[in-house]
Amino acid sequence: MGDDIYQLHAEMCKVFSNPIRIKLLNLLRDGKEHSVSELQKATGLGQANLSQHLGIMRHKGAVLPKRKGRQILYRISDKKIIVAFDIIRSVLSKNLKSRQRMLKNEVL
Amino acid sequence: MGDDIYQLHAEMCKVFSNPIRIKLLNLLRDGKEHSVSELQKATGLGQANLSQHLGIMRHKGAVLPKRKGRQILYRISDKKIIVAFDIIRSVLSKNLKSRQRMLKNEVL
DNA sequence: TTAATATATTCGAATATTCTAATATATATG
DNA sequence: CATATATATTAGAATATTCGAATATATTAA
Repeated sequence: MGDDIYQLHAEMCKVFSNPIRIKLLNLLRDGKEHSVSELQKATGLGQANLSQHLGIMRHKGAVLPKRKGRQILYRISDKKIIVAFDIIRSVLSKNLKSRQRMLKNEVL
Repeated sequence: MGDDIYQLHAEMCKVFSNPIRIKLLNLLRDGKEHSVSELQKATGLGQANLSQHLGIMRHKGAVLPKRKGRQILYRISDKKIIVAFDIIRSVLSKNLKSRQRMLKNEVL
């Protein structure tokens, strides 16, 4: 079957399925370029681990690298990524609120 | 740190990070109710496996179940989920196209 | 109540993801 | 060229996800 597109779609979404990468996208959401060392300071991650997460996002095409001297600057490849990011966040927060309401009602 | 929100956001996105669940969301995208057995026919999945994937989506609040006799009907909990779904798909397809162009240019 | 049907849950093996430590590469500086 | 700096890659252990088989639960029909 033509299930390749489901696989590809899922692979792209894996970029968003890890809290460190969510945090990185949040740092990159201004659309500007940020160096790896800057991101390292902001996240407190180990060098290798940060580089691996950036690599995952880069391989999936979610971020774009650009060399500047010995630094590599990263930016988000497409602003739509942030739009989707924010929509999921809003679904999440709506869910959390309705769960809190349910909890309250069960206790009463 | 207030990193809980990154964890929650990532957990919600995990719903989208598996090709079977992407396929299921695609079947549910009409917003209507679909029984488990209907989804089973449409996907060809084993009963347990399908139920597990529906359980993952249900626990995260991405789909809502409703009993009707001995069937359980599922529907998407929030239309925004499909909006985000489609945005990611469009980012993906843009990426694929630009990669194909790059491949072509390297060969020439 | 017993049997049949529809769905969910549990268990354990197979596979995938993540992390840390070590090593490699590319650029700049003396 | 030799050294320092910034980033990337590799290897392997720890953890998480996925699947199929078996079992459990809820509803309906006989």
